[in-house]
Amino acid sequence: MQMDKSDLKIVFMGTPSFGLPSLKMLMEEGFFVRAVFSQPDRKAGRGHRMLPTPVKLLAQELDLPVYQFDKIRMPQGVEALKDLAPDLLITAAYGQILTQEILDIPKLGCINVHASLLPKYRGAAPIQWAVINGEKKTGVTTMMTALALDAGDILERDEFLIPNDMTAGELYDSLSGLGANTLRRTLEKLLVGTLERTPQNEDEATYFPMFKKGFGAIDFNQDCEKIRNFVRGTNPQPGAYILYDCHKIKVFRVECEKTDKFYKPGEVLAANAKSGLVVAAQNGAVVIRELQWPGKCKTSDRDFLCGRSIPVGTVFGSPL
RNA sequence: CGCGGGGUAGAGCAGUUUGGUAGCUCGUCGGGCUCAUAACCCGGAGGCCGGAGGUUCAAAUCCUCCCCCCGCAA
Repeated sequence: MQMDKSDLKIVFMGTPSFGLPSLKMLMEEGFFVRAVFSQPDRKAGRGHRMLPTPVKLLAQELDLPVYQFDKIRMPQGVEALKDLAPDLLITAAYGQILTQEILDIPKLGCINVHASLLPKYRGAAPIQWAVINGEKKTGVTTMMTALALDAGDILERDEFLIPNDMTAGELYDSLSGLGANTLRRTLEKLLVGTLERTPQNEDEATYFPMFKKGFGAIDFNQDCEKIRNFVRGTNPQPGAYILYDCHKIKVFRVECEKTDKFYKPGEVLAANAKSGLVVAAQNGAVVIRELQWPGKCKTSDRDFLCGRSIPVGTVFGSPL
Protein backbone atom coordinates (compact mmCIF):
# COMPACT_ATOMS: atom_id res chain seq x y z
CA MET A 1 0.00 0.00 0.00
CA GLN A 2 1.22 3.45 -0.84
CA MET A 3 0.35 6.74 0.74
CA ASP A 4 0.97 10.28 -0.28
CA LYS A 5 2.85 12.70 1.95
CA SER A 6 0.00 15.13 1.97
CA ASP A 7 -2.40 12.42 3.13
CA LEU A 8 -0.35 11.57 6.18
CA LYS A 9 -1.87 13.61 8.97
CA ILE A 10 0.88 14.30 11.49
CA VAL A 11 0.91 15.82 14.94
CA PHE A 12 4.38 16.99 15.88
CA MET A 13 5.52 17.25 19.48
CA GLY A 14 8.67 19.03 20.52
CA THR A 15 9.97 21.65 22.88
CA PRO A 16 13.64 22.71 22.63
CA SER A 17 15.50 23.57 19.45
CA PHE A 18 16.38 19.93 18.83
CA GLY A 19 13.06 19.50 17.03
CA LEU A 20 13.32 22.56 14.81
CA PRO A 21 15.11 20.99 11.81
CA SER A 22 12.71 18.05 11.90
CA LEU A 23 9.64 20.24 11.92
CA LYS A 24 11.05 22.38 9.13
CA MET A 25 11.78 19.29 7.12
CA LEU A 26 8.21 18.05 7.48
CA MET A 27 6.89 21.30 6.11
CA GLU A 28 9.40 21.59 3.30
CA GLU A 29 8.77 18.01 2.23
CA GLY A 30 5.08 18.70 2.05
CA PHE A 31 3.82 16.53 4.87
CA PHE A 32 0.48 17.42 6.37
CA VAL A 33 1.34 18.69 9.83
CA ARG A 34 -2.03 19.07 11.47
CA ALA A 35 -0.83 20.57 14.75
CA VAL A 36 2.14 21.06 17.03
CA PHE A 37 2.31 20.23 20.73
CA SER A 38 4.86 21.89 22.94
CA GLN A 39 5.49 22.42 26.63
CA PRO A 40 3.62 25.36 28.18
CA ASP A 41 5.29 28.75 28.24
CA ARG A 42 7.19 29.06 31.46
CA LYS A 43 8.62 31.85 33.49
CA ALA A 44 12.22 31.59 32.57
CA GLY A 45 15.36 33.53 32.09
CA ARG A 46 16.42 36.70 33.81
CA GLY A 47 13.47 38.62 35.16
CA HIS A 48 11.30 35.53 34.98
CA ARG A 49 9.41 36.53 31.91
CA MET A 50 7.10 34.09 30.23
CA LEU A 51 8.98 32.56 27.36
CA PRO A 52 7.61 30.50 24.50
CA THR A 53 9.46 27.34 23.55
CA PRO A 54 11.58 27.30 20.39
CA VAL A 55 9.25 24.78 18.76
CA LYS A 56 6.23 26.92 19.54
CA LEU A 57 7.89 29.93 17.96
CA LEU A 58 8.63 28.05 14.77
CA ALA A 59 5.15 26.59 14.66
CA GLN A 60 3.67 30.05 14.89
CA GLU A 61 5.91 31.27 12.08
CA LEU A 62 4.65 28.38 10.01
CA ASP A 63 1.05 29.18 10.92
CA LEU A 64 0.54 25.82 12.55
CA PRO A 65 -1.90 25.45 15.43
CA VAL A 66 -0.08 25.04 18.75
CA TYR A 67 -1.31 23.09 21.74
CA GLN A 68 0.29 23.43 25.15
CA PHE A 69 -0.79 21.25 28.02
CA ASP A 70 0.74 21.01 31.45
CA LYS A 71 0.20 17.30 31.16
CA ILE A 72 -0.93 15.91 27.87
CA ARG A 73 -2.03 12.70 29.59
CA MET A 74 -4.84 14.56 31.39
CA PRO A 75 -8.32 14.31 29.81
CA GLN A 76 -8.09 17.70 28.12
CA GLY A 77 -4.91 16.78 26.29
CA VAL A 78 -6.13 13.36 25.31
CA GLU A 79 -9.40 14.77 24.01
CA ALA A 80 -7.60 17.44 22.01
CA LEU A 81 -5.42 14.85 20.40
CA LYS A 82 -8.38 12.59 19.63
CA ASP A 83 -10.17 15.46 17.96
CA LEU A 84 -7.16 16.05 15.74
CA ALA A 85 -7.28 12.39 14.73
CA PRO A 86 -3.68 12.14 13.52
CA ASP A 87 -2.39 9.23 11.47
CA LEU A 88 1.03 9.60 12.99
CA LEU A 89 2.58 11.19 16.05
CA ILE A 90 6.15 12.43 15.84
CA THR A 91 8.05 13.46 18.93
CA ALA A 92 11.42 15.12 19.19
CA ALA A 93 12.40 16.06 22.73
CA TYR A 94 8.85 16.90 23.72
CA GLY A 95 9.56 16.57 27.40
CA GLN A 96 6.41 14.81 28.50
CA ILE A 97 5.69 11.15 29.02
CA LEU A 98 3.09 9.71 26.69
CA THR A 99 0.61 7.17 28.04
CA GLN A 100 -0.61 4.09 26.24
CA GLU A 101 -3.94 5.81 25.79
CA ILE A 102 -2.19 8.52 23.81
CA LEU A 103 0.01 6.14 21.86
CA ASP A 104 -3.13 4.32 20.72
CA ILE A 105 -4.70 7.38 19.17
CA PRO A 106 -2.70 7.68 15.93
CA LYS A 107 -3.41 4.86 13.50
CA LEU A 108 0.23 4.44 12.57
CA GLY A 109 1.62 4.93 16.03
CA CYS A 110 4.22 7.29 17.34
CA ILE A 111 7.75 7.87 16.09
CA ASN A 112 10.38 9.42 18.32
CA VAL A 113 13.62 11.04 17.21
CA HIS A 114 16.34 10.34 19.74
CA ALA A 115 19.87 11.75 19.78
CA SER A 116 21.88 8.60 20.30
CA LEU A 117 22.56 5.23 18.75
CA LEU A 118 19.96 3.29 20.67
CA PRO A 119 19.96 1.19 22.73
CA LYS A 120 22.95 3.16 23.99
CA TYR A 121 22.33 6.41 25.78
CA ARG A 122 18.70 6.23 26.60
CA GLY A 123 17.52 9.10 28.73
CA ALA A 124 17.19 12.85 28.70
CA ALA A 125 20.75 13.99 28.06
CA PRO A 126 22.31 11.57 25.58
CA ILE A 127 24.29 14.22 23.74
CA GLN A 128 26.07 15.69 26.73
CA TRP A 129 26.83 12.30 28.24
CA ALA A 130 28.26 10.98 25.00
CA VAL A 131 30.76 13.83 25.02
CA ILE A 132 31.51 13.54 28.73
CA ASN A 133 32.22 9.85 28.28
CA GLY A 134 34.59 10.62 25.46
CA GLU A 135 32.61 8.73 22.82
CA LYS A 136 34.08 8.91 19.33
CA LYS A 137 30.78 8.09 17.72
CA THR A 138 27.14 8.78 18.36
CA GLY A 139 24.14 9.45 16.17
CA VAL A 140 20.41 9.67 15.81
CA THR A 141 17.81 6.95 16.04
CA THR A 142 14.18 6.97 15.07
CA MET A 143 12.03 4.52 16.96
CA MET A 144 8.47 3.47 17.56
CA THR A 145 7.61 5.02 20.87
CA ALA A 146 6.83 2.49 23.58
CA LEU A 147 5.82 3.02 27.16
CA ALA A 148 9.24 2.25 28.56
CA LEU A 149 11.64 5.16 28.16
CA ASP A 150 13.43 5.13 24.80
CA ALA A 151 12.90 1.39 24.55
CA GLY A 152 10.72 1.11 21.45
CA ASP A 153 11.62 -0.69 18.24
CA ILE A 154 14.37 0.91 16.20
CA LEU A 155 13.44 2.17 12.74
CA GLU A 156 16.36 4.06 11.25
CA ARG A 157 19.75 5.15 12.54
CA ASP A 158 22.42 7.57 11.37
CA GLU A 159 25.89 7.62 12.84
CA PHE A 160 27.90 10.71 13.58
CA LEU A 161 31.63 10.87 14.31
CA ILE A 162 32.35 13.28 17.13
CA PRO A 163 35.35 15.53 16.45
CA ASN A 164 37.85 15.46 19.25
CA ASP A 165 37.25 19.04 20.30
CA MET A 166 33.52 19.34 19.69
CA THR A 167 31.38 20.67 22.51
CA ALA A 168 28.02 19.29 23.53
CA GLY A 169 26.37 22.42 22.22
CA GLU A 170 27.93 21.97 18.79
CA LEU A 171 27.05 18.30 18.77
CA TYR A 172 23.50 19.17 19.73
CA ASP A 173 23.19 21.36 16.66
CA SER A 174 24.74 18.75 14.42
CA LEU A 175 22.48 15.98 15.66
CA SER A 176 19.41 18.20 15.43
CA GLY A 177 20.08 18.57 11.74
CA LEU A 178 20.98 14.94 11.29
CA GLY A 179 17.77 13.97 13.06
CA ALA A 180 15.75 15.67 10.36
CA ASN A 181 17.47 13.49 7.75
CA THR A 182 16.88 10.33 9.72
CA LEU A 183 13.26 11.25 10.18
CA ARG A 184 12.82 12.02 6.49
CA ARG A 185 14.19 8.65 5.50
CA THR A 186 12.02 6.95 8.09
CA LEU A 187 8.89 8.57 6.75
CA GLU A 188 9.79 7.82 3.13
CA LYS A 189 10.09 4.16 3.98
CA LEU A 190 6.89 4.31 5.94
CA LEU A 191 5.07 5.72 2.94
CA VAL A 192 6.30 3.05 0.55
CA GLY A 193 5.85 0.30 3.11
CA THR A 194 9.48 -0.77 3.46
CA LEU A 195 9.97 0.39 7.01
CA GLU A 196 11.38 -2.30 9.26
CA ARG A 197 11.18 -2.49 13.01
CA THR A 198 14.09 -3.88 14.98
CA PRO A 199 13.62 -4.57 18.68
CA GLN A 200 16.29 -3.10 20.90
CA ASN A 201 18.80 -5.41 22.48
CA GLU A 202 18.10 -4.79 26.15
CA ASP A 203 21.45 -6.25 27.17
CA GLU A 204 23.24 -3.44 25.38
CA ALA A 205 21.03 -0.69 26.72
CA THR A 206 22.56 2.11 28.74
CA TYR A 207 20.77 4.93 30.43
CA PHE A 208 21.98 8.40 31.35
CA PRO A 209 19.89 10.80 33.39
CA MET A 210 19.30 14.48 33.18
CA PHE A 211 21.91 16.64 34.93
CA LYS A 212 21.15 17.19 38.56
CA LYS A 213 21.12 20.59 40.18
CA GLY A 214 24.62 21.73 41.00
CA PHE A 215 26.15 19.33 38.50
CA GLY A 216 29.24 20.63 36.79
CA ALA A 217 31.95 20.89 39.41
CA ILE A 218 35.29 19.88 37.96
CA ASP A 219 37.01 17.04 39.76
CA PHE A 220 40.73 17.60 39.26
CA ASN A 221 41.38 14.29 40.90
CA GLN A 222 41.10 12.48 37.61
CA ASP A 223 42.74 12.05 34.25
CA CYS A 224 43.13 15.36 32.43
CA GLU A 225 41.56 13.92 29.29
CA LYS A 226 38.48 13.05 31.32
CA ILE A 227 38.38 16.57 32.63
CA ARG A 228 38.62 17.87 29.09
CA ASN A 229 35.70 15.72 28.00
CA PHE A 230 33.72 16.77 31.04
CA VAL A 231 34.25 20.42 30.21
CA ARG A 232 33.22 20.14 26.58
CA GLY A 233 30.31 17.87 27.48
CA THR A 234 28.88 20.50 29.80
CA ASN A 235 29.50 23.36 27.36
CA PRO A 236 27.44 25.48 27.10
CA GLN A 237 24.90 24.06 29.54
CA PRO A 238 25.13 23.83 32.48
CA GLY A 239 28.83 24.68 32.26
CA ALA A 240 31.66 23.15 34.22
CA TYR A 241 32.93 25.17 37.12
CA ILE A 242 35.58 25.63 39.77
CA LEU A 243 34.81 26.99 43.20
CA TYR A 244 37.36 29.61 44.15
CA ASP A 245 36.98 31.96 47.07
CA CYS A 246 33.23 31.31 47.13
CA HIS A 247 33.08 32.32 43.48
CA LYS A 248 31.88 29.95 40.83
CA ILE A 249 34.27 30.23 37.91
CA LYS A 250 32.70 28.62 34.90
CA VAL A 251 35.02 26.78 32.56
CA PHE A 252 34.20 26.32 28.89
CA ARG A 253 37.35 25.07 27.26
CA VAL A 254 40.49 23.37 28.48
CA GLU A 255 43.52 21.70 26.97
CA CYS A 256 45.57 18.84 28.31
CA GLU A 257 49.24 19.10 29.05
CA LYS A 258 51.37 16.15 29.97
CA THR A 259 53.82 16.54 32.83
CA ASP A 260 56.33 14.18 34.33
CA LYS A 261 56.23 15.58 37.81
CA PHE A 262 53.46 14.86 40.24
CA TYR A 263 51.49 17.69 41.68
CA LYS A 264 48.55 17.77 44.00
CA PRO A 265 45.42 17.57 41.83
CA GLY A 266 43.73 20.95 41.74
CA GLU A 267 46.92 22.87 42.48
CA VAL A 268 47.44 26.01 40.42
CA LEU A 269 50.78 25.58 38.67
CA ALA A 270 50.76 28.84 36.79
CA ALA A 271 48.47 31.82 36.66
CA ASN A 272 49.69 34.76 34.68
CA ALA A 273 48.94 36.57 31.47
CA LYS A 274 51.81 34.83 29.70
CA SER A 275 51.36 31.17 30.43
CA GLY A 276 47.70 31.20 31.26
CA LEU A 277 45.91 29.29 33.98
CA VAL A 278 47.42 25.85 34.48
CA VAL A 279 45.96 23.46 37.03
CA ALA A 280 47.32 20.08 38.03
CA ALA A 281 45.22 17.00 37.39
CA GLN A 282 45.72 13.34 38.14
CA ASN A 283 48.26 12.58 35.43
CA GLY A 284 49.16 15.90 33.94
CA ALA A 285 47.88 19.40 33.86
CA VAL A 286 44.86 21.15 32.51
CA VAL A 287 45.22 24.51 30.81
CA ILE A 288 42.05 26.48 31.19
CA ARG A 289 41.52 28.31 27.94
CA GLU A 290 38.08 29.86 28.25
CA LEU A 291 36.37 30.78 31.46
CA GLN A 292 33.86 33.13 32.99
CA TRP A 293 33.74 34.98 36.29
CA PRO A 294 30.24 35.31 37.75
CA GLY A 295 28.57 38.43 36.40
CA LYS A 296 31.19 38.80 33.68
CA CYS A 297 31.50 37.68 30.11
CA LYS A 298 33.42 34.69 28.86
CA THR A 299 37.11 35.40 28.36
CA SER A 300 40.34 33.63 27.68
CA ASP A 301 42.40 32.68 30.72
CA ARG A 302 45.04 35.20 29.67
CA ASP A 303 42.67 38.14 29.52
CA PHE A 304 41.13 37.00 32.76
CA LEU A 305 44.50 36.96 34.48
CA CYS A 306 45.32 40.46 33.27
CA GLY A 307 42.78 41.78 35.70
CA ARG A 308 42.64 39.23 38.49
CA SER A 309 45.29 37.18 40.14
CA ILE A 310 45.11 33.69 41.49
CA PRO A 311 48.12 32.77 43.63
CA VAL A 312 50.23 29.90 42.34
CA GLY A 313 49.87 27.05 44.78
CA THR A 314 46.16 27.59 45.35
CA VAL A 315 44.41 24.24 45.38
CA PHE A 316 41.02 24.14 43.76
CA GLY A 317 38.72 21.94 45.78
CA SER A 318 37.32 18.76 44.37
CA PRO A 319 33.65 17.91 44.74
CA LEU A 320 32.73 15.38 47.38
C1' C B 1 7.52 43.27 39.87
C1' G B 2 12.25 36.31 41.50
C1' C B 3 17.72 37.29 43.63
C1' G B 4 22.33 39.43 42.26
C1' G B 5 27.03 41.31 39.59
C1' G B 6 28.79 44.70 35.89
C1' G B 7 29.55 48.70 31.80
C1' U B 8 36.71 53.12 33.06
C1' A B 9 42.77 53.10 26.76
C1' G B 10 42.65 47.27 21.89
C1' A B 11 41.82 43.24 26.22
C1' G B 12 41.07 42.04 31.51
C1' C B 13 40.61 44.82 36.01
C1' A B 14 41.44 48.84 40.23
C1' G B 15 39.59 53.59 41.59
C1' U B 16 33.21 55.07 43.40
C1' U B 17 31.99 54.21 50.67
C1' U B 18 35.45 59.42 52.57
C1' G B 19 33.70 64.24 45.24
C1' G B 20 39.25 67.71 43.55
C1' U B 21 45.45 66.30 38.42
C1' A B 22 42.50 58.69 35.49
C1' G B 23 45.87 53.84 37.59
C1' C B 24 47.50 48.38 37.12
C1' U B 25 48.53 43.89 34.14
C1' C B 26 48.61 42.35 29.05
C1' G B 27 48.75 43.96 24.08
C1' U B 28 50.65 47.77 20.72
C1' C B 29 54.70 51.29 18.88
C1' G B 30 59.88 52.93 19.52
C1' G B 31 64.68 52.14 21.84
C1' G B 32 68.21 49.03 24.67
C1' C B 33 70.38 44.18 26.35
C1' U B 34 71.34 39.36 24.00
C1' C B 35 74.00 34.34 19.58
C1' A B 36 68.76 34.74 20.25
C1' U B 37 63.77 35.29 22.36
C1' A B 38 57.18 34.95 23.40
C1' A B 39 62.57 36.61 28.42
C1' C B 40 64.60 41.22 30.68
C1' C B 41 65.32 46.90 30.96
C1' C B 42 63.81 52.02 29.28
C1' G B 43 60.38 55.17 26.85
C1' G B 44 55.79 56.54 23.97
C1' A B 45 50.92 56.42 21.95
C1' G B 46 46.15 55.34 23.15
C1' G B 47 40.13 57.21 27.71
C1' C B 48 34.13 62.85 26.36
C1' C B 49 35.17 56.72 32.86
C1' G B 50 27.62 53.12 28.74
C1' G B 51 23.85 57.46 27.62
C1' A B 52 20.73 61.78 29.27
C1' G B 53 19.53 65.15 33.00
C1' G B 54 20.43 67.16 38.09
C1' U B 55 23.37 68.73 42.76
C1' U B 56 28.28 71.29 43.22
C1' C B 57 33.33 76.11 42.58
C1' A B 58 34.44 70.97 41.02
C1' A B 59 31.43 64.44 39.36
C1' A B 60 34.26 58.06 37.02
C1' U B 61 32.86 59.16 42.18
C1' C B 62 26.46 61.90 44.94
C1' C B 63 20.81 61.93 43.07
C1' U B 64 17.10 60.64 39.01
C1' C B 65 15.73 58.28 34.41
C1' C B 66 17.23 55.24 30.16
C1' C B 67 20.25 51.61 27.22
C1' C B 68 23.42 47.25 27.06
C1' C B 69 26.09 42.71 29.15
C1' C B 70 26.31 38.71 32.62
C1' G B 71 25.79 35.07 37.11
C1' C B 72 22.03 32.45 40.17
C1' A B 73 17.38 30.53 40.10
C1' A B 74 13.65 28.47 36.97
